[in-house]
Amino acid sequence: MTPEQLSDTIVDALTALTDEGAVTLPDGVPTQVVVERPKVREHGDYATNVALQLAKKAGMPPRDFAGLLAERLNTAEGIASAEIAGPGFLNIRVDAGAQGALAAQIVAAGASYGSSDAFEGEKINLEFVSANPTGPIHIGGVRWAAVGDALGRIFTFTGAEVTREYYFNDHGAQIDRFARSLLAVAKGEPAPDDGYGGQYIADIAQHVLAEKPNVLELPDDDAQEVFRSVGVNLMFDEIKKSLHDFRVDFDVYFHENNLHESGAVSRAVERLTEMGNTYEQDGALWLRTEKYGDDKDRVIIKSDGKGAYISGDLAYYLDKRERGFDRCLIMLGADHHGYVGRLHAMCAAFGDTPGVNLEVLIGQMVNLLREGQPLRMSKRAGTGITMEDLVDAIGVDASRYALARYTSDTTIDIDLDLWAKQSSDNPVFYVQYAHARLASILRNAKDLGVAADFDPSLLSHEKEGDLLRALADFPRVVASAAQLREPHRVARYLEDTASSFHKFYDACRVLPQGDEEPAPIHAARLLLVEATKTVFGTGLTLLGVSAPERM
RNA sequence: GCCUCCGUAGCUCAGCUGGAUAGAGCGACAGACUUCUAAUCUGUUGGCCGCAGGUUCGAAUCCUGCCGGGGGCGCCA
Repeated sequence: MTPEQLSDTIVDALTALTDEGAVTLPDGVPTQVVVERPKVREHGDYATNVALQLAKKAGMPPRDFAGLLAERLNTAEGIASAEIAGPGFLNIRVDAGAQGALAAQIVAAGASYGSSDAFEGEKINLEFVSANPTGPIHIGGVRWAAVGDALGRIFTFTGAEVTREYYFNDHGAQIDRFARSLLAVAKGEPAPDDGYGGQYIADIAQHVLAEKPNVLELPDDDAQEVFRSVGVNLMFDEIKKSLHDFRVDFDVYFHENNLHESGAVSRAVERLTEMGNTYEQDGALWLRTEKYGDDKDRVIIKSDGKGAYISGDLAYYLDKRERGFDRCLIMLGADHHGYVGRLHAMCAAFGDTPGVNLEVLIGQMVNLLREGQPLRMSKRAGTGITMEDLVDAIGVDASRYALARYTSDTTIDIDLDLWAKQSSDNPVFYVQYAHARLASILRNAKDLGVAADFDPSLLSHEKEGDLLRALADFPRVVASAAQLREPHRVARYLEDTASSFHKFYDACRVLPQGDEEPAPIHAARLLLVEATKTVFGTGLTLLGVSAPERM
């Protein structure tokens, strides 16, 4: 029995009550009701506030409504008892057999337990990281690498067709600065004032010189162009490799340059003009974003004839829509939040619906702490902290988990000393240890040859019930993580469930001890262990964190 | 000045979109190892949910205004 199934049972009971005429619901019977796991044990296995919600509409006191419903539920299949509490809550206890049967269902479903078709038929474009190829990936981008990739896995698990996309800004002034910086260092000159510093610039310049030994004999403009094209490609490769090592692989690496070269920008501008959303002023072309909720109108073609930064995004958005994506999600750092209004307005200017066709997710900043002090500089990058700094300090698993376990709208401080620890203070180890412990039990069971017969009603211990209800929650946790775009819910769920498992392990012996003969209870618990391991394996995979068999 | 995110236990944070006595972990203190992995478990300690109003049967959660902190407000990218 999962909360969803219980919700269905309650809906059936409500339907029966209205059919009989015992209650009248002007708006009809809801398709699902809120079922929650109460914090207090005395409140039963599950509780619902449906009587409180519907009593007013039905025109009767909440407790009377709850009473009628309780009477119905008490005879429903799988329910041991339903009683009225407080102002009109219904506290429900589930039949042990109905609850225990879930263990077998999970094992039968295997890795698909928790999946759904909630996003069936949705083509979702997830754009994240999209760091400029002018240096290593900074820490802000890494947050999205972890969160965005996890979200992608969760969307796929809930039935969506997901494309992960990385937008390379390989066009414009920043790239020019990058190229000038490379050229300067190659010539032994100091970096330009507005250029890039850091060891990696020198490294890349060396690579370019090795590949093109005569490059410095060319005129400066031509030499800079060589440094630009070769340097950017080296940076691309390095970024892709870093992400791959972080277990994030993009389906599409989209180059901004293509938009300008293919005339996509002009087409996007034409389209907006046709829709009456542009005008000329002061020699520049403006987009009427204020009309669609932005603070003011924005320049899209500057008076020098060049496209403003947003022109690339206009064309890029149109391109995504033309490729058939109904939902385009873009994940940006908090330092870009001022850009959201513009993007939404742009979306509306194309005749689309902001928030539906285009959704912008904002992630707050990430700070790394060592011995309580914030890290400010990366040796290699010269400025800021990079993905490698994080991964070198705590590894990929801890990095991904640490970044994915918080809501994106809070600033996070990652204490490197804590996340490097191999102890229970470190949440990722707590969760991974649960998985390893489960694996260990199953290994020992194989040696002992415990039978696979299963009587679900034997799983009647308090800790078994707690664990089963935790496992039953998994599908709706995944569903809400997808719906709210909040992968951290999966991480927190795993931590809670690990706690339930460890308590079960402490209270309930799974395998026969010493010369003890294997009994049905051992088989039942072993199935529960296998079901639990399945959920941990799936949950960790959704976060892109490994599920170790031994630790 | 305007926009935006945050403010919950000593610390780090949850709080299932309005429900019952606000929860975890860490820390501190006291316990449990002839263990199926003690990287675990049990107990104790600890809260004007930033402040003040409002909405209603009911608010940490929704609305308004303050206070404090982070991040933004270019014909830069």
